[in-house]
Amino acid sequence: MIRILLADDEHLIRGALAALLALEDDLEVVAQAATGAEAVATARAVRPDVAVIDLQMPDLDGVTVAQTLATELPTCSTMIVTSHGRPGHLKRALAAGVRGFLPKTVSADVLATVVRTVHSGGRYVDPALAAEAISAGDSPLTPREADVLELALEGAPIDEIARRASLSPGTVRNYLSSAVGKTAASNRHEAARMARARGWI
Amino acid sequence: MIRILLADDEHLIRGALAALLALEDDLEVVAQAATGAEAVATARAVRPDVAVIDLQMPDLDGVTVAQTLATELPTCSTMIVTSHGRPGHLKRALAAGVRGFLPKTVSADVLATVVRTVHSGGRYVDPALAAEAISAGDSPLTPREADVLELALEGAPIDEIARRASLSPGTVRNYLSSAVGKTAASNRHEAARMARARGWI
DNA sequence: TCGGGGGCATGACATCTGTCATCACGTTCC
DNA sequence: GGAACGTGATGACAGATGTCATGCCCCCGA
Repeated sequence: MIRILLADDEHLIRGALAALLALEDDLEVVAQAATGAEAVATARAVRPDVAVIDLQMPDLDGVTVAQTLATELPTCSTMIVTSHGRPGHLKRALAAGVRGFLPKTVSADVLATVVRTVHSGGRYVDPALAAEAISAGDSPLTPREADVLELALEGAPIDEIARRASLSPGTVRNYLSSAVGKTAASNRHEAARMARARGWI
Repeated sequence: MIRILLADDEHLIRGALAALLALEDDLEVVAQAATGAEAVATARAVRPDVAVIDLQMPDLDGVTVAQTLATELPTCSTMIVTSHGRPGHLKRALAAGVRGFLPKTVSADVLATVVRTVHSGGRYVDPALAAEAISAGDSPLTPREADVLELALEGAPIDEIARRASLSPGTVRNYLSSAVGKTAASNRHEAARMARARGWI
């Protein structure tokens, strides 16, 4: 019997997934959590075999949770399910020691299969997401460029970005100009959107 | 027995919801759809009592589907479930004749209850979403301003917006300037983000 | 029928942004 | 030691953008 921890902030989805997994004879949902922090705390208490974590949760990111679990509970395999599969998340997740990564568009069969796969030491990444991640390539942005571009995401004017980054406006413009060049965008706002879509920020 | 049509592009969620609803004695999921178009077509064929539609789907918006169903199948009550409950969606949905509107954070019990409520002619809107919608207020944007602002969402330069809207660049700037004033933003990008957050576009 | 409001456009002006050249400093690696 | 690179800054310039005034047309409600 594989003991599963299920974490998803959407009550409906969480309950539904639990109902679905309960249909499998060899799977058992032993605990549920609605937030990242709760997931970590619960995992410590129940020590599940597999943790199925939603990527987006109110407090802690799914990847952060995975990271914590990987160090604290090495016997527990973590897998991530997500609605919006951005390439950057996949990369971060794998780096955090996640063993399975799938979008919520897969069928219940696949989910159950992957649970078994990661429990037996295997890995599984959704082929479509893997292809996307590979085609997106590595980030050409320097750390500082990424920082500044991230601050530009909300559409703030350069002066505010400069204040928030504790840089001179001129320097901010330089970084942004460089980032715009690297993303082939026509302005920083578009560049920020593209960089985010590719998982670079 | 209440006959239900379930539409959600995420296979996992759809299957899970179906499993969950199947646990209720008086509910029966008679059809499922993965896209908006499919939902409409399927609804025509099976004529369900209640349609449970996800708001975001690849092709047709959940609200659009609801609109179609309301005119074509007046006996079928439509309700919408969604992950990201933006106020604007709720308003549009109610205008489209939707009878129930809830976020996926509710429990399965609530979902089943609401299905019964809308089937018996009632209405149900998640209290939290309703409060948000009221506090967001009505959109101060003219239809044209909203159009242009929507095109500005992706960060495109004004010339491209003008081309896509078949307007002169000067006119686009006027609309955007007006919209920026109404949203108290410092530029069109921020204005677009704010308008979206408030459900105005 | 008249006024007001929205849609659409133009022109003028000030400011913001994007781009480029150039400099200085520190780290890393050969 | 020097090359390569990232970080941080300044100044100059062109083009994009935001703002405002003004005008025209059309439709709707008083």
